[in-house]
Order: sequence, then structure tokens, then C-alpha cells
Amino acid sequence: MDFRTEIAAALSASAKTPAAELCAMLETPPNPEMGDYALPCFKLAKSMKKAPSAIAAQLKSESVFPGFVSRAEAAGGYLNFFIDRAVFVREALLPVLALGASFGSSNEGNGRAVCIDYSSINIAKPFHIGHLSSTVIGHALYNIFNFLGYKAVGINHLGDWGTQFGKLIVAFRRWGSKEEIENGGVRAMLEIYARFHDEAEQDDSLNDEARAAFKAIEDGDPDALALFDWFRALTLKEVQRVYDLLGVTFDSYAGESFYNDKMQPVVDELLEKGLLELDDGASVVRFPEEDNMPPCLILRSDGATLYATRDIAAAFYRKAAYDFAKSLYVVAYQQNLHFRQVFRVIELMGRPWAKDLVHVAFGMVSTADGTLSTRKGKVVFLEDVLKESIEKTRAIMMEKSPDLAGMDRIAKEVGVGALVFSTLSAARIKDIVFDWDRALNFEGETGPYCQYTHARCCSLLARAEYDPAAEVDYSLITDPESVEVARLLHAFPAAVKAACEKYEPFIITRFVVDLAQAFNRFYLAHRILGEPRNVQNARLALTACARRVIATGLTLLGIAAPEKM
RNA sequence: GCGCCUGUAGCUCAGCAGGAUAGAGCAACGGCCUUCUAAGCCGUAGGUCCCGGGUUCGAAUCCCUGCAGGCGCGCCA
Repeated sequence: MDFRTEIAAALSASAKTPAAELCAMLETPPNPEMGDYALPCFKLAKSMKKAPSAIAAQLKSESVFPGFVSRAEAAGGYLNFFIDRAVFVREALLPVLALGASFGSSNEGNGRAVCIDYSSINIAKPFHIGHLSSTVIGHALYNIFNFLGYKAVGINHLGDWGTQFGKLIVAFRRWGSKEEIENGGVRAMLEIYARFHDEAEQDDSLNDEARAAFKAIEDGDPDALALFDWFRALTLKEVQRVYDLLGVTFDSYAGESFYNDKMQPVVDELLEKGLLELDDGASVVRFPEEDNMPPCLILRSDGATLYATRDIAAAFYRKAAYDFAKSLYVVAYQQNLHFRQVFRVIELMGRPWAKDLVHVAFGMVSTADGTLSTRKGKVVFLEDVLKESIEKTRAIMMEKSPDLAGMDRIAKEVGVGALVFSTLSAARIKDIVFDWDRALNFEGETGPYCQYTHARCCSLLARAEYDPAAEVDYSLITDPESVEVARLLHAFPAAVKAACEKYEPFIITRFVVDLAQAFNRFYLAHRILGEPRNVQNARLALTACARRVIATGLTLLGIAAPEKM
């Protein structure tokens, strides 16, 4: 039952306005005491040639409202509607009880593919906190799109090409040892890479050597290629530990090197369509005046391809391979111009699906003592942060619940969840200054708080031996705290939809916090266990629904919902 | 210089297809565990919604001008 639609239909005749229009006008009053829905009558003043307050009174007296409207009240220029609380609570809880884990999901995607390019780490470089945003935003969107009936395709667009690999090979041949790299992983690679830069400042011939080494990779020289593959494999093995902790997966690891043989057709087509122009020896695509963008560089003056060339080729490949309905790029906003250019070039090439390419931009991550910089050694490894968070969680658990079974697993779920949750708690465009104390705060609007509330629900349901089949008397949970929980449950599907449409996982994060807060208020205000049978049953049903939706929300965000903690 | 983004409580952020007294959390202070998980709950205090114009019955929200900060602007990715 949709309350809004029915209220709007009831008003339509008296207001002489289409129901759909009235439905869009209906809003939620700022305070529940003012009603559940409100119609502001100001806009009707012109067409009805009356004062808003008079309109509200007239609509009230002339309309016949559905039975679930217990009261309609004109207040100022508003007409407020009060829904029968037992009906409202029942309508809110029934779908959750009936659908369980699929409550909030839908089939609107109809199986269409949505490519999501996220995380996209660089080979032989550290996986640091700067990569956390892309990784967890992308992963959450992956879950959300699947939940709404799409077929998400997770793509880790690896940074596995470029002259830096020539440098690394030279550095390794001069100063590296197989054993050190094997044991030290990316940190050891960074060390010899840094040494290369130091020594190359004195001896420029090293740079020539590096260029030659990279050329050797390109030409398929077996020795160079073997080293390159080795660096790649070692890095992937190392980052896999972090992905395992985060529970993040990918369907494709096709990175930059994958597109090496796929760029020529793009260049050919650009030439053929007369889009390519020579400028200072480089080949560029110029944009129409109204685009107000600098040209997009396609080929360097030495004929080498560039970042944009590769991304255009990648977009073509993904369209052909997956026939996506949308293709998302979860990449920091620094690359705003780059993606505007790439998308526009594809549009100029006559591909209507260019409109389905979306840059899901997010803010910069920095540390208080300066921006992240691999060179300056200020880099904070993601794995270190995750481990620290897990350790802190374990310490808290040792204090609060030392006998809990499965401590290791729970400490991992809570410690990791805290970081994921905090990364997903603000609009993605906001910059983040990484702060250990804030990242490891487990109180207030945090992941552990929501997980704790979930565990609290589980504990109640287990103690009461809750029977989902027991009949529920909804008239027993019409107190303000219960109704507030019900109101949020009712709003969950819309929150998921909004998160998907806006590519904003934080909408779900906030929703889960709100629900957890509402449940905790309910919990503190009302006893559940040991109440009369029918009261206990009704409150347990509410608890079961809250637990279910908190768990679903957390799962969508990529966060575990342990039953005990 | 040009373009994009951000500016709301001491701090971190919601609210911004205009609506009724601007909301949370953290930090501070004061309460609540001999009954359901205190990683919790309640209360107190804290705001020129960056400034100035405009549109509107009504602006934190829309438009314009400024200011401050971030990012970007050809052969890196």
C-alpha cells in the first residue's frame, strides 16, 4: 500500500489538480507530532484563488480520505495527515518479515550489465590509504547495483604499464636480489626504485638504460618480460591479502597492458573521421567551442599512446565485451577533466553510449602532515591501518567480552568494518584528512556502533527464542519509538534506490546509523523480554525487522554484521 | 588567468529537484548498569548556514557578484 498515492487521489477532486502532481507535492513534516504526511497549499493559492490556510481547510472538509488516515488537520498553509499507527507499522513490517534478506532489492536492472572500474592499483607501488576510497566506494556500488537487479562487473584497471617498469628492472639488475624482493614485496621494490631515482640524478645514463629496458618489455624480450611478470605477480599476491580482509573481489584485472594492442583501431578511426589534428607534433582531438575544454592528447610527438588513448580503447572494449547499460569510473576528482575529455571524444566518434559513461568522482585523501607521497615516505600502507584497527578491536573485546567464541573473526569484521564505514560516511566528493584517532573511533556514528546494535538485536532474538511465524498484534507497537523504527524500515528501499541513482553509498551508511539510533532508543525505552506474550512478540518482530535491515544495509556497504561482539 | 569542486556548531558531517522551530556524531559538562550487550541511552551548552545582492508567499537550498580553500589546465597516469 502506498499511503502517498492514495492520499493524493483522495485530494484530487477538491484541489482540482491531478493526483500525480499532488503526490509529488506531499512531504514529510519536520516533526512526527505534526503528522506523517503534509500537503503545503501555497502553490495551490494561485489556481484556487484562495489563501493557503483556507485551501487546507477546504480540502479537509471536501475530501473523503482512505480509512488509514486517522486524522487530517489544517495547520497554517499545510494540511497534515496522520496515518493510523497500527496500519502504518503493519505496512512497514510486513514486507521485511516476508522478504527477509531481499527486502529493499528490486529487479529494475533487469540483468543489464554495469561496469565498475574501481581500486585500480599500480603494480610495484604501495596499496595505501589513498586507495581505500575507490576500493570501498566501488565495492559498495557493485553490491548495490547487483541488489537492484543489475549484473555488476568489477574491474581492477591495473596500472601495469609505463617507463617506471624499465626503471625497476634496471634497479633490480643492479642492486636487487631475488630473495629480498620475494620476501620484502612492494616495500623492497620501492626501496630499489627510490635508489634508482637517487642515483639517476648523478648518472643520467641510467635513464637511458631504463628506457631501453622498458622497450625490451614492449618488444617481448623474454628476460625483461619475465621480470615484469614477476613484479606483477608479487604485487597482486600482496594486495590480495588486503582485498581478502576487505572482502573485495573483481571480475576482471584487465589493466593498462591489456589494452596495448587495442589502441591502434581507435587511432585509425579518429584519423578516418578527421578528428585528429597535429599540434606541435602531437596528435590531439579538439573540442567544439561550447565544450570549453582544452584538446585531448591522443599521441605524443614520438607517436606513443597516452592515458586518454588507453581509456578510450578500454571503454570500447568494455562496451563490446559486456554491452553495459552504464560504465562507472570510481576515480578521484583530480581526473575530472580527463574523463570529460575521454567521454566527449567517444561521443564525437559517434557512439551514443558515451552518455552511459560516468565518472564517479571522490575527494582527496591526505594526512595531516601533508598529502600522500610515495617519494617522501609519508605513505600509510592500507594493510597496516587495517591491522591496527583489528588489533584495537581485539583489545576492546578482551576487555568487554573476553570469553567470546570466534574472537579472531569478529575482531577482523569489526576492525575492518570501522574503516570501511568511516570511508563511506560522507558524500564521496568530500576530501578526507586521514586521522588515526578518528579512523579508530568506535563510538557514535561508526561501523562498530551499527554492528553493536545488530548484535544486540541478535542477542534479544536468541534469548527469546523468537518465532518468526508467531502472529503479531501491530497495535501493541504504536508508541513513538516503535513507530520511528517502522518509519525508517519503510524508507529503506527508497534509500537504496537513491544511493544507486546518485552513486552515493553514504546514503545507505547514514540510513543504517539512523536506524541503529532509532532502535537503540526503542530498546532503552521499552522492555522486550519478560513482557506479556503478545507485547513481547510484537516487539520481537520489530527487533527482527531492525536486525534484518541493519544487516542488509551493512552487507551492501561491504561490512560484516556479526551476531555477537 | 580560465574551468570544475567545496564552504552549515570548536572538530567531522547530514539537510540543498525551495517549505513549518537548521539536525547528528566527536570533543566538554551533568545524569543512567543488583532485569534484555554501557561499543549503549538521556540531558546541558554550542550556529551571522562564508559575505553581499536578486527571484519567491517562503531561501542553508535556486540565480548573480565577491571572498576563502582544494583540484585541474599537451606530450605522466
